[in-house]
Amino acid sequence: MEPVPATTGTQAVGRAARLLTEIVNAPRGATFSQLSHRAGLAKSTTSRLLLALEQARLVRREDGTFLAGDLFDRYAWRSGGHTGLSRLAHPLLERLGAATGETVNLGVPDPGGVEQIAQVDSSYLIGATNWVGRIVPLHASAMGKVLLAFGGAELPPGRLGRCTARTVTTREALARELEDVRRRGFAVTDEELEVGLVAVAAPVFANGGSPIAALSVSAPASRLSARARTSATAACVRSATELTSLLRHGPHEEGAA
Amino acid sequence: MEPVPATTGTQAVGRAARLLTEIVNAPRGATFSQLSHRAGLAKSTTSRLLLALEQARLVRREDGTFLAGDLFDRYAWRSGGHTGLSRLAHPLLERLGAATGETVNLGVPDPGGVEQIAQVDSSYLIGATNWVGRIVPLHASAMGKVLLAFGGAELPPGRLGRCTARTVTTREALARELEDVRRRGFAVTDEELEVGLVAVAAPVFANGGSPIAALSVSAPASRLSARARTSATAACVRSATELTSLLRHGPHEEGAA
DNA sequence: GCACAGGTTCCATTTTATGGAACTCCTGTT
DNA sequence: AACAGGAGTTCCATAAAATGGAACCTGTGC
Repeated sequence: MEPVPATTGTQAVGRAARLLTEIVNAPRGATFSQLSHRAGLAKSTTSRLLLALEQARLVRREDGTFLAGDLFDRYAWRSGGHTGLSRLAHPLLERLGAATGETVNLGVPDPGGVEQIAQVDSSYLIGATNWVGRIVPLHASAMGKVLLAFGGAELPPGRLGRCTARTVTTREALARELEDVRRRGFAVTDEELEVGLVAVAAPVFANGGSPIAALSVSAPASRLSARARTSATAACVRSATELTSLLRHGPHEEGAA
Repeated sequence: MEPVPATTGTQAVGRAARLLTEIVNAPRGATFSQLSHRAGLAKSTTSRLLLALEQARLVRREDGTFLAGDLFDRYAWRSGGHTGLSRLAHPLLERLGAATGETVNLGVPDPGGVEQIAQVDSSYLIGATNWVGRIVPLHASAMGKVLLAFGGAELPPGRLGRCTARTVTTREALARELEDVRRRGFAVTDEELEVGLVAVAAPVFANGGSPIAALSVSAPASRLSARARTSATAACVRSATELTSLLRHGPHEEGAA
């Protein structure tokens, strides 16, 4: 069936790739038995390979059917959707900006940090400059923490650079904080990235378990009272949730007419 | 480093997945040495695994750097981009429709056939009904042939169903025709799907070597003189090329201001 | 309560992946 | 022009990882 008997020494990988392809190409996923049968593999082998793919997040299992995993979603919303994502999110960011009056950013994971892909400026004179295109460190930004906490990014090995006196620079302290982030559903940085800058961020999911982007509201520390921070946080989380459901179910316009 | 030593019996798959993840997550690709180093694998192993991934089209090699393969693009433009793709393509389809006066369709591969995801209707009273959502057979449609020819779809095993007297129903004849399609860059169906219906189609590429979609112009045979068919074909190919470059380089609007 | 389909785990077997070294192909250097 | 060096591929004996059959779960329908 395969004209090329594949390079020798990679049988398992070839088989796994076959399964993966089958899964991704099936618009609504594939079941264990279909896969096992189509690939002509023993149940045990299929099971093992799928498990491996699942652990690698290349595949996601949703009550019995296998679907493309996080990695695909991330790629989708980064490449094809880069523009797509920011475009889709734009009205939402605007609304969040209007509601809080502060700077709103949307960022996606990038090895090295969080890349800012969209921004709505603060309505005050004092606010953030344009950050679109910039890459901010994972451990010192609210966005980065949120992505780390929910598995949307991985901390590269090496020292955690100090940005300000408050930057978290030990992996232990960071791990503890990420635990909190997971529990609360959002992250905060309080003058950890830049003196005088505070920010909150919440995760945006596409389909799978790990976020493809983060949404943040940032402001000068001087302007954010505890009260204002609370409301900005709530608004940010709400908007992120909205964006998530927008990505999941699509914009509710243009029917198939 | 890995808390879970992975399920036993899948070392190679795990390693390959690691490489793949590394590649996909790097926005501008990764080099052999980076990969080999980051994954901590011997050169030989890295080489073999990457070759396997490449053959599986999970990865694409472009002068020295490895990028996400076709499978990712297809997923991207199907899921996130489903709407994105048709939206992006819309003005182009309109233009093609206006230029030819005939029905224009955009379709993506689906196991089982080509799914129609967008349509611009003919300006004549006699024309195609709405096909959006329909799935047409690969071997009997111009779109299907184009996808098959360039590797954007794979013919499922089994008999090739006959739709009309002219349907190509042997794999040999089809293979010969696909050879032509590859050479010319477009495909034609002449009353092979439905009596009285002729269509031409051209491939749309995202990044890699195989198409993610096909663009077609179809019309009643009675209306398409040889001359009209030629010009419709040229227009279709031109539009498909345009769409390809749109996908590659993005819409040239909204700079990073 | 039983039988069965759909999956997972176990384990002895052997096929398949492994990595060091040798080799090839380029590119830049003196 | 010859050469050093980096980047990647191929070879091969070895060792280890993948394999599949059977046993074993687990939830469902009858």
